[in-house]
Amino acid sequence: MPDVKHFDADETLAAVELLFWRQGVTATGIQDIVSATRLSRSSLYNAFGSKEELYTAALERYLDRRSRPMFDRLASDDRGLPAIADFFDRLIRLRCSGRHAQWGCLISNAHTERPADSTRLLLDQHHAGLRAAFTAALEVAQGKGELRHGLDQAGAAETLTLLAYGVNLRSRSGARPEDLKAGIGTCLQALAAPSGRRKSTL
Amino acid sequence: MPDVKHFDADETLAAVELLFWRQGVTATGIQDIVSATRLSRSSLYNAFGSKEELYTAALERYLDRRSRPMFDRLASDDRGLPAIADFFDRLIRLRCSGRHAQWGCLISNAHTERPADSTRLLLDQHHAGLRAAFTAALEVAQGKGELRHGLDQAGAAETLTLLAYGVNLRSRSGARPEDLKAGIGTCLQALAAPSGRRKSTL
DNA sequence: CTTATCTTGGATTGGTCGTTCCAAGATAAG
DNA sequence: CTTATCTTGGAACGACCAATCCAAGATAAG
Repeated sequence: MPDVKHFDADETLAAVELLFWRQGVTATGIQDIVSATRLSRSSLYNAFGSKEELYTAALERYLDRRSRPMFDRLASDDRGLPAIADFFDRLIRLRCSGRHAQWGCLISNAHTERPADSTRLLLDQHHAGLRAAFTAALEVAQGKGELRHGLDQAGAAETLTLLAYGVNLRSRSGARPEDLKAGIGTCLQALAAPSGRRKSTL
Repeated sequence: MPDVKHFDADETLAAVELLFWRQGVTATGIQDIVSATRLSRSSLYNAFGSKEELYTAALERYLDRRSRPMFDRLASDDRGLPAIADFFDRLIRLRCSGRHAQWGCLISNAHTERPADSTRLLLDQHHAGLRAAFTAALEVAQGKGELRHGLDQAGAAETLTLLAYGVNLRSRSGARPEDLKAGIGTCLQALAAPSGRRKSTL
């Protein structure tokens, strides 16, 4: 008896995700969403509830479809330090060029836009996921003897995580990718064992 | 002939600065400002122009009265690496406890809230100022032989700057100060010369 | 005191916000 | 085809937005 939905919910959510990512929550009105998705307000509210729910849904989608794949790739990359360097290379390229240049990271942006809300869980999930991926990569690097003697791995994972957030933040305001790369590169060199016979190209 | 102002402009700006800092620009309405300053809309617009000008004025005030003193203290601290460690200690304490706990940094927050606007100059000034302070401190540390052999100082300054932004961002969402301290401490240890005879307490 | 000029408070502007409501259209089981 | 139930579009809601306007109050030079 009932009618079926006349649109693809995930396709809609993808469009909404882009809006929130680029413009932020508060700067994005329902009218913007209506225009971008070509849906009516009724369908929107019927399918997703309130704007706040729409926002958290977009955050979840971003975490699942954008962040998590990056984390997984890093965590399962068995190259050690080069894997970490590669992660940052991709990150910086993603943040400074292409379709999403200077958009920052939707989750990082949420830190500023939605403090102490229901989004906190998502933000902590993001942080924990990224940190875990770094931890895994550092573990591999440790096994290969690439790390500086006596390095605190947990601390190093936190360091790299903070650096990633720094990249996300600064890139949104048009930081030069060379500067970001220099900052990352120097830190990775510092974490690495004194370059005896290893290649200096991290 | 003319009448004089019946209120202290800087005192007003200080109150506005706090509002924007805690709540963000978009979440702060003119009504909030009227209530907090106990001024009328007329006086406000007459003295500062638009909300946007009020915001940039608040940013400038923050940069002058909050950020710059921290930068100057760091730049003129001749202790080397301990000066840098002390800077981060103060920063983390400021961000995680006291009256402004979990407010983040007004300038860092502006990265997310106002992209590609007239604020860009302010944001770049902030970045340059912080980076210059780190550079000065690293120079001293270098002179004392505290730094790892062959360390790129410019790169290290950028690293530390990115870390500071990471602290600012994560602290706004309630990051644990111990985690932040661990991340910073490990990085500073990595930048330091292999601890031969030096104290391990950075 | 007069008077020109500024400041101040409060009402008000047009616009946009997120959300709700309702009638019309679409759907598929019976 | 009938009919119950969903979806859809568009109008409408009150609340709030930034900003303006104007009359009343304050000020200080002449």
